[in-house]
Amino acid sequence: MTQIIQATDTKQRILNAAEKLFAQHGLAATSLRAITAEAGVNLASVNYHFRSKEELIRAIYRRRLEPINQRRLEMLDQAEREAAPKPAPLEKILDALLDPLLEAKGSDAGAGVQVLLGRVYAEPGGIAVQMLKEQMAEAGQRFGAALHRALPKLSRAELAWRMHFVIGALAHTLVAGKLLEYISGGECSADDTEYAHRNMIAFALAGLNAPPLKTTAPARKVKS
Amino acid sequence: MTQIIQATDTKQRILNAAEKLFAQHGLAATSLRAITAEAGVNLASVNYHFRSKEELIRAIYRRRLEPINQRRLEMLDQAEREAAPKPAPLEKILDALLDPLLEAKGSDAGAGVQVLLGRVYAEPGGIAVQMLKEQMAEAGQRFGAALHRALPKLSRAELAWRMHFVIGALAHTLVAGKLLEYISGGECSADDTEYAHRNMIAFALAGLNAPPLKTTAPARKVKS
DNA sequence: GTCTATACGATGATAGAC
DNA sequence: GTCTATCATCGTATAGAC
Repeated sequence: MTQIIQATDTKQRILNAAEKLFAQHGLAATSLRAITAEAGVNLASVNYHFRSKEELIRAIYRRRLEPINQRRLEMLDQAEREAAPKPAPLEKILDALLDPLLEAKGSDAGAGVQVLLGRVYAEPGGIAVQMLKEQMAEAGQRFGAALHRALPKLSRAELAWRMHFVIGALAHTLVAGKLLEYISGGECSADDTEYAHRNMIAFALAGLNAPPLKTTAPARKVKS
Repeated sequence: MTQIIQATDTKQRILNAAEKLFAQHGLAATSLRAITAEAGVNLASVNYHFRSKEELIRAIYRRRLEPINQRRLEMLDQAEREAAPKPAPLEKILDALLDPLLEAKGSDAGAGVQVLLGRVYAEPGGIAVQMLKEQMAEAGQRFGAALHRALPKLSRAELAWRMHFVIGALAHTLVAGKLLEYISGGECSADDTEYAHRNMIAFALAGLNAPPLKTTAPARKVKS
């Protein structure tokens, strides 16, 4: 009995210590020795419970990403149920897409997700991209379909681009909030979740609602 | 005379080899030994010409970022000159902000910038953020002022947020284009520069032009 | 001034005893 | 399951050749 408690305890202690140190100092700058020291466990236990540092990182954000995506789908479900048989309103869809991540920001969960996103950007063909795809597979499908119903005038290609931009704005806010503080001369903070949320919804709503592109063929010269 | 040619040659060979390998395998996965082997130079020459791997990375994107930001400011200057004494039109400002980076994508310069952006995301308080700030200091001021003139109804805070979102959409496109391909089911490619540009301008234009938020003070309860 | 050969401490990973 | 011991490889520093 006590063995099991000990075992899972060690695993959790490693996860918590690693998540904390990764968020503080970055991935490369955090050694397994620092993690195991912080967790009060042996160095080799990391390679026993996880296979490698790489897999440890995966485990960290799998733990954080799953409940976030679950919450997203719940909110989307509810929005579609309330609006049925009409399509869910755009703003509710955006709430479902953005809120769970924005709320996680600042918490331990947010730190874990931030590490993942950074990894996606830092290592082009890396495993982090593949991992994000796996985690986002179901959510991507569902949100794409919901947005297509809400914005039937947009082609699938244009809709995909706009979703991509919204996700980019979200990711950038989660991960590079410091740049916002700098741009605004210290006036704005990405930690102001309430204000961030309102600005982001307003921006994304307008961007998604923009009129479709005039020409699919690259005809120019059309001015006003 | 020939000495100088030799010297700069070694330095350039290191920069080119490093940029190529970093873009292919990421920062952490690329060793200095791999770089010097690729460049055909001695290991220690990296520490002679640059002080460290960190400084080498800085040099890589300093080489790429400076001409890009210079081009941005030139385009902004021209837009303001053409429109004077009226404020430069929003679309021209966006062109100046987005085009130089979008055009660089896919080229060697784009690869260098991608590495930098990834670094910003990957290491929270890291030096890459500081470096980006330095590089963006002048451009940030100039574009902020131009946008403020073009969108006088927005408060500085709201404008800062929206600039932040535009930059996020741009950064995400540059660096995580693979996710766009995935989202769209392979229909869209971030390498389609022309289409990317048009979609992005349309999205950003609408987002920036969105009506200002109703309340500046966090007064709640106001619904419709 | 440029470049090279070589060595040092720290890291991620692994094998085998307990 | 956990630990100690050990390994190859990493970034960096230095001493000296051209």
